[in-house]
Amino acid sequence: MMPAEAASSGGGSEPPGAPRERRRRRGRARARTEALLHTLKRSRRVKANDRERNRMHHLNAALDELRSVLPTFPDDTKLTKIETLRFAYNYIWALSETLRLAEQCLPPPPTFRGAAAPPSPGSDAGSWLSSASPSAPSLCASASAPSSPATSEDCAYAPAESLRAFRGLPAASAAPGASCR
DNA sequence: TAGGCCATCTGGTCCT
DNA sequence: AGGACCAGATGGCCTA
Repeated sequence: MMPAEAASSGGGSEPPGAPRERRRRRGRARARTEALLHTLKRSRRVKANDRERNRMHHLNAALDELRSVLPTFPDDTKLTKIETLRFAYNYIWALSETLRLAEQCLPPPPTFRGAAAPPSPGSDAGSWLSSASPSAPSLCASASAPSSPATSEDCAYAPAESLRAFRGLPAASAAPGASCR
């Protein structure tokens, strides 16, 4: 590559038109550096895009992992991202609530009859997921307090299929309003 | 066809 | 300086 100012050295007597030639060369050099800068920026952008794509793929993989540990629905139904997050939120809430109630109830008193009977299908276990019941949390998430995981406000997701997944939960958690005694 | 969901690109900001 | 993270824009695909 030729240095941009190579021809300008020497001073002395310049032939007529030399300044114009200098300007031309300087312009070409500038165009070259701009093109170089452009390709540099471009390649940085392409690399950044690549990293971003990768990042999102990892995020999606993590989301898939989360889906895989949630109670499954019919195989062909895939929770959307927002549904997965909301469901996970409520699932965790339900599990911790189950744990809490179980700890409350241990050891069971001799006359204990509380959580013995499983919820009748289609009634209790399903109904506590519905937002219609005031004391019943639903599968839809709320960003509010963890102690009240769901309200009807942002209840965007409470698929009927999900009810089945929760039917297996202990009656104590299936009916949050219920206590040990 | 409208609306929802998603992947990708992009520029800005923050962090190391 | 370069990478990670984020949010907005855009276009494609699918479904009611």
